[in-house]
Amino acid sequence: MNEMSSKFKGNLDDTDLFIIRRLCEDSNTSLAAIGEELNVSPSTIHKRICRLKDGGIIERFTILFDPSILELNTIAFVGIELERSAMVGKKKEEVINRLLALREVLEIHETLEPFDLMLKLRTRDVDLLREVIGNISAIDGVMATNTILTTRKILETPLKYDNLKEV
Amino acid sequence: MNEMSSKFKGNLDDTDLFIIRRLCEDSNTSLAAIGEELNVSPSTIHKRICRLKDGGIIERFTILFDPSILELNTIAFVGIELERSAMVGKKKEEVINRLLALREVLEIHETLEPFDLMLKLRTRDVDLLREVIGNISAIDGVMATNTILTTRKILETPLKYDNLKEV
DNA sequence: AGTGAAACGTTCATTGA
DNA sequence: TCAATGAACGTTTCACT
Repeated sequence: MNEMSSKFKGNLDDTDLFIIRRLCEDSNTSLAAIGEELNVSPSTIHKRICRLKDGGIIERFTILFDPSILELNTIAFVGIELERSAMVGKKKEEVINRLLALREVLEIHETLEPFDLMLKLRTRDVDLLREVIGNISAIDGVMATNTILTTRKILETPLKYDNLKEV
Repeated sequence: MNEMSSKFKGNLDDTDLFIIRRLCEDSNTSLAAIGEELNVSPSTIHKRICRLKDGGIIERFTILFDPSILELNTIAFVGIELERSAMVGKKKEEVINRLLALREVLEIHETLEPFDLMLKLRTRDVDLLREVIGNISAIDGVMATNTILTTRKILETPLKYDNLKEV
């Protein structure tokens, strides 16, 4: 993102990666416990974590909760074709801003084909999904929408951190 | 998922929802600070959180980190058409198990059309993407794959918790 | 990067509503 | 049954080495 974080990225060593992995698994792990695994003192872990936070590598401490409590159990992917005039520049940014403002829109990606944008949506039910898609269709610059409705979620994970170093 | 958690779900009150929201924003918020906002004691918050964990509502405490450190910057959606014989039953489960085993596969959803399954993948680059899609195509029961390659990520969030009650 | 001490947070047995 | 209290214990933080 910013210059600092990208400069930082190259400098992540195995200790940093181990700390990140450990905190992903359980962010309540104490500094002492992490330090023990790495044979360093808690204060070293503490300083590393501060650096990772300041550098934007660790965004925040959070929890994972059962998404069904939100009662947003309908997931759909929506491909959007834009009008010619909205394929670049300010009009495109306006379309994107309108999409960003929608609570139901969880992901927005640019793609090349067969759509111009690909969205992921979560709504309470198909009726509300239809309504949201109606609103999206009405956005100036949107030519067509193409909905792929999902019927069963088998796997949905934001990131797999298997690639983070073991020690 | 299990009986206990679904029984629990109906019983979430505003206090629970507020706690979940607060922990989503910052899971290092102290019990005392949350309690102050709700005018209850830290031990009450503590017990609530224990209950939420036991009931499976809170899955775990974790961190969000910058995904670019994994160097998995290529995102693609892949629609899969299954062979007739793999549309139901054991063969379908086998296909799904093979997909679940792939590190690059972050999401798997059943859909009705135009595909049978919809995947979300993350790989280091397009060459590796091609390789993974090759492996997927080779799975017994997979008839065809249809890749939507993304070129820019604009928004990617697992869940928006705007719906969780304020107090 | 480590030490040690003070500040702070969590946990739990007990008590009361 | 549920919440508060308060003390014991563990964790974080930071100035100093």
